[in-house]
Amino acid sequence: MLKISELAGRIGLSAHTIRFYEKQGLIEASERSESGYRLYSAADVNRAEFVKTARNIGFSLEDIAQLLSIRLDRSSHSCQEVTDITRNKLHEVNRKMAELEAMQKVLSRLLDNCDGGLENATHCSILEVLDNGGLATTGRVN
Amino acid sequence: MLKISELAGRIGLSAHTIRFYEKQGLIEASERSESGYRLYSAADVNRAEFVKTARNIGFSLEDIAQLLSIRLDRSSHSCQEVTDITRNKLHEVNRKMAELEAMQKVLSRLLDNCDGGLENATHCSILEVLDNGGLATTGRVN
DNA sequence: GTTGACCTTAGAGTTGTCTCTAAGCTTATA
DNA sequence: TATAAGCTTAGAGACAACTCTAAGGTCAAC
Repeated sequence: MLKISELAGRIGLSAHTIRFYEKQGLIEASERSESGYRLYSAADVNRAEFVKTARNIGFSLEDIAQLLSIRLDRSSHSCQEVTDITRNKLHEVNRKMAELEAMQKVLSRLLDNCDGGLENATHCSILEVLDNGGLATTGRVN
Repeated sequence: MLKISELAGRIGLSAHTIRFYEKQGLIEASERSESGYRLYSAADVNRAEFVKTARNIGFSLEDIAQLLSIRLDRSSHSCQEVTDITRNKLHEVNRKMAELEAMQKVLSRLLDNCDGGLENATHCSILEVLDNGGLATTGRVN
């Protein structure tokens, strides 16, 4: 049985975070010592590692809670429930990527059109674009 | 002179948000009516539109505060200050994109390896990957 | 003159994921 | 036996960018 900081070191989370995950219902210590210290069994460690892995992949704590409840009783859940969670996450990631890509394009074009020199910003093309409501057909200005 | 909800309608923000931006020092009403209502001049509207445009592009409120202070006195700031802010933002976007791309790859591979059928999750390959610490050389399992 | 839409303020709540603090008990080491 | 490291709890704080509430004043229309 591991104490909390041993578990923390093992899986690469802080003891604080583990207590926080416990409060969120993700991780549990199956025993307590006489003095009240959390004691983690091998199964607890596996569960915590599952959480860490899922977190690394990018699942939210809420997703992970769902995955854990499926994991806890695999036979009464379908494989589809797991793929649904995964697919939703993928869609979310795709959506965010599209947003970021749009930002990337605009920022790159702003930089392309501005030389960024040390002269003063009186004619800075980026400020002009911002003043004019966004990118249209702005030529090189400064 | 526009009242707050007129400005709000004009630029597509809520009156709440405009008051919030004011508290953050981004937007100001250059006058008040006798009864204390905010009144926005054409210059105020331009400034608010600048904020909205920058926000749409993805700049943080803090970035925008900097851009505004440059805009307010262009001649004592260099064009480079503007491109620095823009470049930093672009780097941040690139970093986040890379993170999301990694997540995207993992999630896609998880889905590729799992048929997601209605049978129970006893042998769900996604759960297995999560149990085994992540993607390694997992073959098709379920 | 009353209804209803709009305005004011200060301040609290939301979301997600931690991160830290205070005050006090326990355990290991020298 | 003294000290330091580690553990406990409840609860506050951090971050970004809103979002909403309460309690009340103002204004235009019918």
